[in-house]
Amino acid sequence: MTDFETREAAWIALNQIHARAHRNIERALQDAGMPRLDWYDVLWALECAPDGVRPYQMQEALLFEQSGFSRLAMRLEKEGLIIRRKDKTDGRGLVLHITDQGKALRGKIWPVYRQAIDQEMRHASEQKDCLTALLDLPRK
Amino acid sequence: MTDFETREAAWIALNQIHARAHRNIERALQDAGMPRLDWYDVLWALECAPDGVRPYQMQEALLFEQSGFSRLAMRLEKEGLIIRRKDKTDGRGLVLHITDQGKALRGKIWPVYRQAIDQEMRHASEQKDCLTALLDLPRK
DNA sequence: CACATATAGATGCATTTGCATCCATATTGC
DNA sequence: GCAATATGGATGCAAATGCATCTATATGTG
Repeated sequence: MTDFETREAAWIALNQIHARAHRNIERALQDAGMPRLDWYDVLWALECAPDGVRPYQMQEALLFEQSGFSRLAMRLEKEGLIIRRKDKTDGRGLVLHITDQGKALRGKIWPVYRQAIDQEMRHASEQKDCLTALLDLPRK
Repeated sequence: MTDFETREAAWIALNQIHARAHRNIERALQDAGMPRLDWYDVLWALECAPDGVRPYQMQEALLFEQSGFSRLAMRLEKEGLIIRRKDKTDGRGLVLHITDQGKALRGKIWPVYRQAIDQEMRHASEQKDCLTALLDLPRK
């Protein structure tokens, strides 16, 4: 097997594992009446950053599109889960902060999310053979 | 580190690696004027199945939503890349076949896709440490 | 300072998604 | 054979996405 074939197989496995885990985790959240994963990601990132986060930083970290994240932040604010303040030191920008309500919701989501992660990744490790070859490849 | 923490770390790594690779590969295709990955997946699956594929099977294999795939197939047919025939043995269903034009397009996409896979997965293997622990975990 | 360029974020519009429902044919149990 | 139910696929509608563009502020250069 060439190095490329190894990488190709890993890409296929990566897609399959991710797609199935992602779909099932989203379903678990939805079945429990919880919001989607992207909401959780934002809330958690903000809960970890007491001084708030600039949208453009969050976009890069979480790989959102700029316009998509802009509107996601507006939805989250409309739901009372975050606040968007003007940044005092940069008139162009904002700083996002989580609200108490946001923290409460994140805390309610976590047990469901945690359980789903555990179940899906337990299952995923059964597909490990598809990835091990990649991991054993020299990095350059 | 508990088993759960290992799985959680693996889930986070899986997301990051997948999201970045997926985004960059899609960009590479788009920059080359090629269609999106989901088109490629369908074309390739059909090219591998000379007798055609039933939509419901493709949905399951590629983890599409039923309605989403239904419309994707219609778009592909409108572009002349596939044909949707009525299944003779099941009046409810269809059988999808790739056209010559579809094969030609898939062949044109592949070199671009291949190059992008190679580059992204080469990079991805640098994040391997996040996943190895999961892979070493006993499966049950 | 004045001007050109870069950056943060919002927005209009077309396309795509997700969900619920709907239609048609298959299958099952009586 | 016939009603009840299940399955494959399409569709209407609301919501989300991607892209290009727009506005406002920052930064950099002469």
